[in-house]
Amino acid sequence: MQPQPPSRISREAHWQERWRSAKLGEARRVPGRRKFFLIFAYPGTSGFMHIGHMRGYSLADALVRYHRMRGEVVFFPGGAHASGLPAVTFAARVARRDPDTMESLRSMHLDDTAIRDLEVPENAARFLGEAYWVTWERFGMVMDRTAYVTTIDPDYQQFIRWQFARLSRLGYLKQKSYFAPYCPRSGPVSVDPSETDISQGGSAEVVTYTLVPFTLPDGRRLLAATLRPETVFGATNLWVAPGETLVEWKHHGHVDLLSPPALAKALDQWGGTAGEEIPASAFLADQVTIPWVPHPLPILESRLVNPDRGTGIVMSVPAHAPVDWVALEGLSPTSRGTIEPLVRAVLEVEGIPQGSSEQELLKGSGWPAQRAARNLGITTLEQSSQLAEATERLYRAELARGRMTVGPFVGRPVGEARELVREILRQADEAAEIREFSEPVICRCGERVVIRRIPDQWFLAYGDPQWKSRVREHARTMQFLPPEYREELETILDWFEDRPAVRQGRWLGTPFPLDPRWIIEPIADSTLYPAYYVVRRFVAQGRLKPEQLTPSFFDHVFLGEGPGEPTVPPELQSEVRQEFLYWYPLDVNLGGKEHKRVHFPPFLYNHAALLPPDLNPRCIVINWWTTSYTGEKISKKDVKGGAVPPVDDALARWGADGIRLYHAIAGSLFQDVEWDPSTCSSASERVDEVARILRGLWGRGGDAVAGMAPGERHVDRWFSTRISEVIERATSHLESADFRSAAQAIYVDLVAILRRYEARGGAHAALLGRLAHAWTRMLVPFTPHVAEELGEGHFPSLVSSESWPQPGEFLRDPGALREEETLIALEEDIAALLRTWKSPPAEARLFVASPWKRWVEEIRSRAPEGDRRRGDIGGFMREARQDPRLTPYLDRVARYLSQVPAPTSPSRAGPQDPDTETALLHDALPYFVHRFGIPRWTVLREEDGGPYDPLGRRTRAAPGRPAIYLVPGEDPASPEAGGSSRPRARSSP
RNA sequence: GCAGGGGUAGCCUAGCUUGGUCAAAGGCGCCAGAUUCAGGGUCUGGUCUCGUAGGAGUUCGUGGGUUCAAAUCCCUCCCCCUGCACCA
Repeated sequence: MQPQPPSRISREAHWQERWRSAKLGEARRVPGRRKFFLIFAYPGTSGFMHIGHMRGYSLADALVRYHRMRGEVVFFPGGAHASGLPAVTFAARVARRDPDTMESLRSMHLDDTAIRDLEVPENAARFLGEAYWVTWERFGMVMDRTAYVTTIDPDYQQFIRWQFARLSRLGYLKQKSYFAPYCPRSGPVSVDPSETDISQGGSAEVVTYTLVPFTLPDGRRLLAATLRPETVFGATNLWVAPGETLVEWKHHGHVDLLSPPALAKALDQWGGTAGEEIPASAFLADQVTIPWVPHPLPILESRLVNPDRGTGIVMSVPAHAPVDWVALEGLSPTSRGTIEPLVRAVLEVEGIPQGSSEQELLKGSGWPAQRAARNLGITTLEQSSQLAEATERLYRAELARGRMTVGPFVGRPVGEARELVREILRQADEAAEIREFSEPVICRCGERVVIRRIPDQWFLAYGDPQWKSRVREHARTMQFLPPEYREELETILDWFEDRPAVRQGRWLGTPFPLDPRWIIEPIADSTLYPAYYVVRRFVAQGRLKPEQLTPSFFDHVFLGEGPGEPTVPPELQSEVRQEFLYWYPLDVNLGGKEHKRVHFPPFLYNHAALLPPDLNPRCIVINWWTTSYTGEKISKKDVKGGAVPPVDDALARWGADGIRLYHAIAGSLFQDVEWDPSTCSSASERVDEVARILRGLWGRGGDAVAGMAPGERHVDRWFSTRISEVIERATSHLESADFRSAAQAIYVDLVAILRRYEARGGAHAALLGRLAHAWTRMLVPFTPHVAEELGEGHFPSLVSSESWPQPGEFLRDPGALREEETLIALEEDIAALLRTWKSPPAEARLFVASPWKRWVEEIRSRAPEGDRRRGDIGGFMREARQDPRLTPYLDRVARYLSQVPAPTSPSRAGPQDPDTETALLHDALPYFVHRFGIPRWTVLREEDGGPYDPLGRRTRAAPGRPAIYLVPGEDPASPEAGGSSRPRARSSP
């Protein structure tokens, strides 16, 4: 095999260049024409792309290409989301010459100076954005380069300033306190798995403890920290660590006691001052009280208490906390004797399913915690992992199925009671909670990161009921793919709350217009941006300067408010306005499933808040991921580890077309697909195969455009009908973003149909030519390069700008379809028979059913579906007796009805009369000879075939389903001629 | 826990909204045949079990139910994946 002279990559690059020079991607407003405006959620600038990313992108391109061919005017812009930490992280990797990053950069032929540039986050972001664009183009995407923007471009930031000023004016920004990670030395930090700011603890979570105050006789309070404040009603005592020191925390008019590490947290989060340090043992003789518990509580020591966790003071609820129960059992008999009578359960769990793990956990008698500990075999505090498990499982069961049995919230579910208790505590004292990390978090500078309260944090008021209901109202008018997202969005909105809009620290983004010390948070600056793509084109053309994009400019352009910006010529300003009104509303926003909760809701909120309802988006399409075999989203690791090839290798091996088709065909868009190189290979081969077939079709005088003349063979009419159906199906699947089915129709079904047509001896040149013409065009959405290659010379210009085929371009004949179906069914029957034959038969005889059987089927087809299938023989016989035509056959009718089931649907009934059926079979005989290797075929009428049918098979004949008699090879027992009636039969050659 | 999705033949995946044409599409793998010196590629057929007559039996996570009829509708349980927030 010689390598193809120009490589796949260079052939594809050729067409990419042609599309560029033809400005195919450039949005051009055509008043009066329908438009299609699609964006995908632009990627964050975190690193290089791999083929997994291309799934959503290339399918977006397929959708856009389809709409372009439908004659719609298309706007398909793209950009890069440079805000936030990713570019900072990338730049940091460059700065420390991270080997993987360096390898990628070197493979792009960057010299040292260029690499040094990338140590600046802004440069890194722009560089990566450009790299994304190049990748998109290499995958055959045709987008509007003149609208390309990154979120750190000055003009984009002008737009964001306007957006936030406007939100503020509308009252959708508000200030309240917020708890954020903070390094005492370096300032605000971000705790996330990429560990950009921190050196340890990226996966730490924030744990919120409720502080339950227990009052000492002198009025000071011991603050117990708990995750389950609703169990306070069952508290029996407090625990402190042996030898622990407590320290006074003076705040809000209280003097409270907690451990020194807890004091630090308390001061960070709530302020106040530190007081005296006192050994915890000093309180062991005291008792504390709390209104919710009807008796005073003693203070005891236990090793279970860790002074670093919570407040270093624990409220003991032996009935519901396995740890407390075990600690109680380990007490001295005296202490135990005072505590045990105080133990009580405060909730009960109901409706435990049979055989569940909950039932297993709680079987037996005693307090719930006692049972959990016993069932897991726990006797001492040393069994810490079992204790943790018991605790987790019990807590989960009680939260899920528990109801309060004690206290003011009797009958309430545990979760509700918990919130109510918290709320009461908050009412009494603002500082009713304390937050800490689930594991230590260490800043890059080495300092331990704490949680600090920011009293004046700006929020986007997504919890605002009116705003939320506007979003809901609009969402009802939208289309969602998959449709389930509509319902999911409802529940997401239920808990969607105010969200921090800005933050401080070293990240990229737009300074907050109301207070430039803050930077707008990355999710917040990427919500209304499709609107900005429209304006960006004017900036890119040099017709608008960033500094002209003032709030009054945007007020005018987006909202038609006010005279606009004085430094912009009024004609230009109104042109921008018209352009905006032409493209808006957005038709499709396509994004990965990770955006369901993060991007799409704010996207809808901001549109709802800032634009009139008729300019709100119309459709959201969500694509799932390509995962690696581990089930994870493909990551750099997979590329590095060889599980997924780098983009260059992939393009060389499979071609952009092959990979695009793979993405379409490997699985539904709405499901994760495991990356599988062999499936990708087969997709790529499928592209080659279709190309080979189409070259052949074009070569056979494919440009002939003659219509179908009447009187063609029925296979021709069948073929034409099937092509028409494929076009129809592909079209409707593309409309509903069912790319898999569309691709299957175009690349699989059509091939199979053509194969059958050719096997059946079909060779209608004009029809094949028209197929070539239509099929080539249908290749554009998924495999645009090969479409162009095949269409070159056959279309006036680019195939990409041709129109999408119409089903009406191909004559349809349902009768021909039905007839061919009967042949296919017959083939299946014969194949089933042959499976049991050891040596091939010498001859096959086919018996076409007698006319009266067609009349019987008429009766059956009138019956309701259920009766027809079940075979209401008595009823059918009654009707048959009414039909004079059937009178001579009544005895055989009964046998037929019981022996031969009705066709499963009327459309399967086959040709309407025996002559047509006979002709049909004759037409297929050459094909059958070839297909089955049986040399001799005979078609007979049921009523004529007696002597030819020693086994009496012919009574099984039904309309559209000839009876079959196979003549054994060795024994030519067939009576050659000589029957009483001369059969109207003919042998095949 | 809450929310969403899912469990289909050796594997990956369609079908499930609108029950019957479903022993269940397509792909991969495997088997046989054709082409070929051979391999690869391509093409054809096969690939749950039994069966020399188009048939029968048993299948679509588990167990029930509805129905003349269930992969498809209802209920139960088991298991898996994802998200739960400032992280793009």
